[in-house]
Amino acid sequence: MIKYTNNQQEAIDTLNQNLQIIACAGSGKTQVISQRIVNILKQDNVEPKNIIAFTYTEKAASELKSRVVKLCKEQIPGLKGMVEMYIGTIHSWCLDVIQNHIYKYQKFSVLSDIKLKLFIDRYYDTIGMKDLDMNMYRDTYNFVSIMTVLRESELSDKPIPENLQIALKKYETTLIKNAFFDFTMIMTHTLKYIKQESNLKQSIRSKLKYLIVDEYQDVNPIQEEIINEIYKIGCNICVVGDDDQTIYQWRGSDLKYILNFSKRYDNVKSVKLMDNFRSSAGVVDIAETIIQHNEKRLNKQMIAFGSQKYEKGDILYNRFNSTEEENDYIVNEIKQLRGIEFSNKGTKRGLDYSDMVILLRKWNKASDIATALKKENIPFIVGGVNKLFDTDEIKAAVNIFRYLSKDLKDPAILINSWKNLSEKIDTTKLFEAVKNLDKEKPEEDSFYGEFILQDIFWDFLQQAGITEESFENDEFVFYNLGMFSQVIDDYEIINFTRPPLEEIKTFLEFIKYGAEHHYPEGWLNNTYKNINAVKIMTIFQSKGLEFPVVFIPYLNKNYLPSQKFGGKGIWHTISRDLIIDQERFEGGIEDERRLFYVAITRSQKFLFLSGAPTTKRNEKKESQFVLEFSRSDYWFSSKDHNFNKRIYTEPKALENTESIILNFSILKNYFECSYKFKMSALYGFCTPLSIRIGYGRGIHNVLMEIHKQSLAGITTTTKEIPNLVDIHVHIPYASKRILRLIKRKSIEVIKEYLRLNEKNFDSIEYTEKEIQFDLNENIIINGRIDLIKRKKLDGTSQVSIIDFKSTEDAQTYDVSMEQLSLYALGYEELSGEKADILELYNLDENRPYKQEIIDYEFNHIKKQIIEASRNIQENKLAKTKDNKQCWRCFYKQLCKG
DNA sequence: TCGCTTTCGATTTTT
DNA sequence: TCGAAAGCGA
Repeated sequence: MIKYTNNQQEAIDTLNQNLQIIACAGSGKTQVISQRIVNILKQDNVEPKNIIAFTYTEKAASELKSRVVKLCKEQIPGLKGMVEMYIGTIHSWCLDVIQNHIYKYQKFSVLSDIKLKLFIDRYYDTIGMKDLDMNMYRDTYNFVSIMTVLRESELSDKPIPENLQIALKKYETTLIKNAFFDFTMIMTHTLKYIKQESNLKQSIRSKLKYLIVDEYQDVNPIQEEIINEIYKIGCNICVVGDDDQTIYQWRGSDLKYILNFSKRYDNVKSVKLMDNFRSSAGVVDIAETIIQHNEKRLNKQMIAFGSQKYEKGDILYNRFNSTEEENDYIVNEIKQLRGIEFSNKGTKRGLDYSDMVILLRKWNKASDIATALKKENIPFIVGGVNKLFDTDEIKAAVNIFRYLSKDLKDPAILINSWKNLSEKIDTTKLFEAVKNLDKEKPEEDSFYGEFILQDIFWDFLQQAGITEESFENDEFVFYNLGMFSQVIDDYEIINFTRPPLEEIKTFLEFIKYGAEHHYPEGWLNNTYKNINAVKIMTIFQSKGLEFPVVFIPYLNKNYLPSQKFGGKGIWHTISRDLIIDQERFEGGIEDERRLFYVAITRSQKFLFLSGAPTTKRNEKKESQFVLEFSRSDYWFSSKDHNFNKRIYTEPKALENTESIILNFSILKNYFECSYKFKMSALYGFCTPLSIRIGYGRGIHNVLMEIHKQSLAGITTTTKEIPNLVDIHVHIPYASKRILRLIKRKSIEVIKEYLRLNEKNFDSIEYTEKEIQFDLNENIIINGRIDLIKRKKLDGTSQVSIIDFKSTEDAQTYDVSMEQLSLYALGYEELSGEKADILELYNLDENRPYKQEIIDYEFNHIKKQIIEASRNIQENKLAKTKDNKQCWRCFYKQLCKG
């Protein structure tokens, strides 16, 4: 059992009063929140579903979730229904509740930023950009920022210019017409329904009792409004944050919410957690010395608890003559530090590569240090360097489409660009693939449905005989081709219905002007595997993390603190005085200082600060922060400091204790074929879109509404079905004729379903129910059951789990019943009861396709899951042999297993 | 140190 | 394209 400090205990025990926790870096904040949640659950009349916790990122959410699950298992054994406690981001909560309560939003999907950009450019004429006199392609990101700022900020009472109002209106209408949300709309639309009397509001009122908001310092006005509405409906509120760690002001984070929380909420108890359990006294002192230069902050002081001992030489600052010298120094220190004994929470081990991080203010510094590390064979991981389009394989892939568009006329160039990638590529086959391309060249009057970029890409690879094995000497090539498949998918989701000639032309333009700096190299997305390597990341990404060894290099003026940037910004188009607290978007020295503070406080013990004049004209002078931390006595300069006096032992990387969260669809994919899983989930190959896409999901959503209404006591009549189909069946790429056919078919299927099943509707227990269970091995499985029925049979009741399936749905997959019995485990976790029957219901034939009695002796399915997650983590994903599924698997084109 | 001209470089990122 | 930093002359 962990011992808590008095302040921590006070926070944990304050359950029924509103609570503000000011938690400094390393104060054990996550542990405190988790324990407080467990204590809430220990009370009578509180169930997991009464609790809602917001985090800033999905990653933080899964950390908090697994911590809570772990503590609950220890302290409240037998507790059921954990899945019904919401822990996640505000965005995904909003999306979840709006889709589950306002049924028309079921068909909506959320546009990622690159897809949003594509969408805006595609509808440039009607989406409002023209009204603001902004240029297609060039100003798109600024347009997005303007739309975001105007909807997520507090507006002043200055009238909004008419063209802006028109733009805003057009922008949202165009998105809604196409069943898309942007990230802001998820929140604004949900907020609308929370404010008015709706079944969404009722559900919050009857369900939620405790609201917890983590990283409260980074909340923006629209998010605060949502939080406040939930609170007003009748929730206890607890906010946790640190004003010194606000670093997202350029996204609208507003410090004032945490600074005056107790003025805006009633009966607030404020607790400060000032003990830092993470870092040595030296690190804490440097951080404190820096942050005290900020004026806008709460009066407080972080105290080193002494979990780490400061030793002379742990913290160094050196200034070099050139960046090369500086990088060489970092490389050398990494080598020296590897193997130094490091003790933490009672365990001792030798430091290894993964204990070290190099923190950057800007990405443009990453490639230099990466080169230096590569030279000395030090393993490292970088994210965020978007150089996909510089690679030869992607240039070759783009050539396919340049050739099709007649932009590239000479087939020899195309062939050579592929041939040069690997000796293993067969030239004869390449010729065939190119010959086939000639047949695909679009004509003036061809129909969009005949010309699908993704199909062309797959066909080319298949005909040229390209598989992973073609690049055995360079495994990254195939990863990058997978990433290119995603580029095509992003583009085509938005531009599928363009006429072929136009589609290929704008695709090439997208690659040239839009996509270039947007896609990382594919192998960086291989996230399941935990590699022992030095990490290179931005300070922003390091938020919430900790490392025994932290490097903060390049401490120059105009780098950290960063210079303000010129160029055309959003304030050229909209007036500054439209927005309250506009200045915070521009950022200043205090924001940069907070960033530096966050960077320093990532360190547990070793902290290496350095700088050197660079070749850039404005990065030659030392950062002002050097002067600021120089008041601390805990550092000195020494370029050749050696660690001879330290104890060296065997380097041992920290074991990854993070739970992995897998969902049913990922697992189903894996069980079908582990190589298919690798191709889709890790390499990122996307299957081609089709004209009929959306049918399965549409039917599914109609049924969901019918079932939900039935649960609420409302009967759906046959007459209402056409209307329901109109609302839910969204087939974005279908022509009018095909759409009519699909809708007619849908109505038929659903009428028949209703006729056959209506009499059993009173036995529905749940519909679209989230489930979850964990296997005690740091693996959490989650998913969603379509329908659960409970029938009374001669005094006993029988529970069936039903999964809907449509053979016409292109996205469908075949799984064995045994694997579906995963659902039964989830149901048991949810309700504490065992389910009896498992049913696959075929919607096209309108009959149960398979039914089985659930066998609870399935230890072996548990074993399969554990094995699966191990293999996924270790990247052991081989092609399966003699797989019955192969003949129908789309991926076999690039597999040939 | 001021004021003008020239030169340089153009974040950060989650949902 | 444009703002800020550096350079320069007084």
